Amino acid sequence: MRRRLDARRLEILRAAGRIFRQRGFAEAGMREIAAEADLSPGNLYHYFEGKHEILYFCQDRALDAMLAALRRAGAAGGDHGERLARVLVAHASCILDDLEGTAAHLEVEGLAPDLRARIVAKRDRYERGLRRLVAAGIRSGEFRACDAGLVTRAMLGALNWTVRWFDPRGPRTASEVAEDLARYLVAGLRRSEDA
Amino acid sequence: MRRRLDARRLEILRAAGRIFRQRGFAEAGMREIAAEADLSPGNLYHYFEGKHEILYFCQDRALDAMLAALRRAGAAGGDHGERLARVLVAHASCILDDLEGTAAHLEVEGLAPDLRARIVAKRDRYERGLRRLVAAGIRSGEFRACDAGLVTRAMLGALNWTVRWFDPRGPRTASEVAEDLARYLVAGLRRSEDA
DNA sequence: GGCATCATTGAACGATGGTTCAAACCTTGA
DNA sequence: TCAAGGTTTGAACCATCGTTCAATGATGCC
Repeated sequence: MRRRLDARRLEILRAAGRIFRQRGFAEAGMREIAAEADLSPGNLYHYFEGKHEILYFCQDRALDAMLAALRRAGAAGGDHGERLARVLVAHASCILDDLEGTAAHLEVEGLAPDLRARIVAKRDRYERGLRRLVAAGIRSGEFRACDAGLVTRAMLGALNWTVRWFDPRGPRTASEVAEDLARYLVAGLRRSEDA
Repeated sequence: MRRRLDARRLEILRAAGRIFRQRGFAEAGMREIAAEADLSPGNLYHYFEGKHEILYFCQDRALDAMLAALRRAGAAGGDHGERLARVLVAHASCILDDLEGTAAHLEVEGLAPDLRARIVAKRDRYERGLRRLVAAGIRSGEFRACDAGLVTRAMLGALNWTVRWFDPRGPRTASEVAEDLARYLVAGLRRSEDA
């Protein structure tokens, strides 16, 4: 039964993501991941080749979700600012709601060269998509002239940094934070401001 | 001779910072740090109690530099926007120029509870200083109304994220990047824009 | 010059981490 | 019911890591 195996694999990835998120990749132990996923340490190797492969699939899954969100949010209507804001909100939600797999996508260093190359390529594709949106806004005159690459990376930094301080049990929900953040980040680009 | 000992300690901290930066705290080995600092592994323990203490002093040194930059840049003249921009540039320069010790100030998790408490307290003091500047700008009407804490953390994220992508051998110098970044981050706060 | 203090070394220790493996367990289909 | 193949286990292996330590080398003071 293929379904059962894939479902179990996903459970393990989510468990591993939770551990990676709170301990970091290097500090997380296979025994710890196994305990979180309710199986024995040795059994992990029935589902994955090793720790590096678990991290790889965590990151791959997270990037797929983000790329999908990028396509979805970018395709909908509105001016460049509105489209960009939707993408940023989607990105933040990906990280904050779906806490599990996503946080690990920051730790590219832990991968073997071949796996890392694939992740980096996919990540670059995502960043390029975002930058294109910024560049289009600049070209159209809606955004003020500036270095699109730099601004894109600044946005990504502000968004990814949220995993360091956001507390799901705090006073504000993830969506509120995501929307406020997006509003601020887009405002830095707009020529004139609107209420 | 006290001078000689302190100088050697600083050399070791800078070497350790370089290693932490490229490998991360958990991945960095004492043997590796020793090699980078040109001494034997065992000799490290003549200068520091252990790995956790090395990380502690790296972070402490970085935070001291940033707090000093905050005081200096905040005290000089100009409106809130200009003062804030100067602080942000100083922060980025601290990270990008002084590459060595600074990148490690992101890895608070690697510290023992007592040392971590001291670092976190100092880091919070820094963040509070920045937030006060943002809040003052909002109160004065120079910045638009928004959540000062959120915006402050967004700025810190954008700045700290630079260690992931900035390449000193790239086409742009650290100061250029720092200034562009600061301009964008402050623009998101200003009510109206100026040339 | 000789002594005391500091600096330095490299090998060794204990712990921990990722990984392997042979054996047991469970499920399934005939 | 029985065999077969997929699952699961927990102990053991091996490498590595932070750390210790006894011994050696350098340095400064009288």
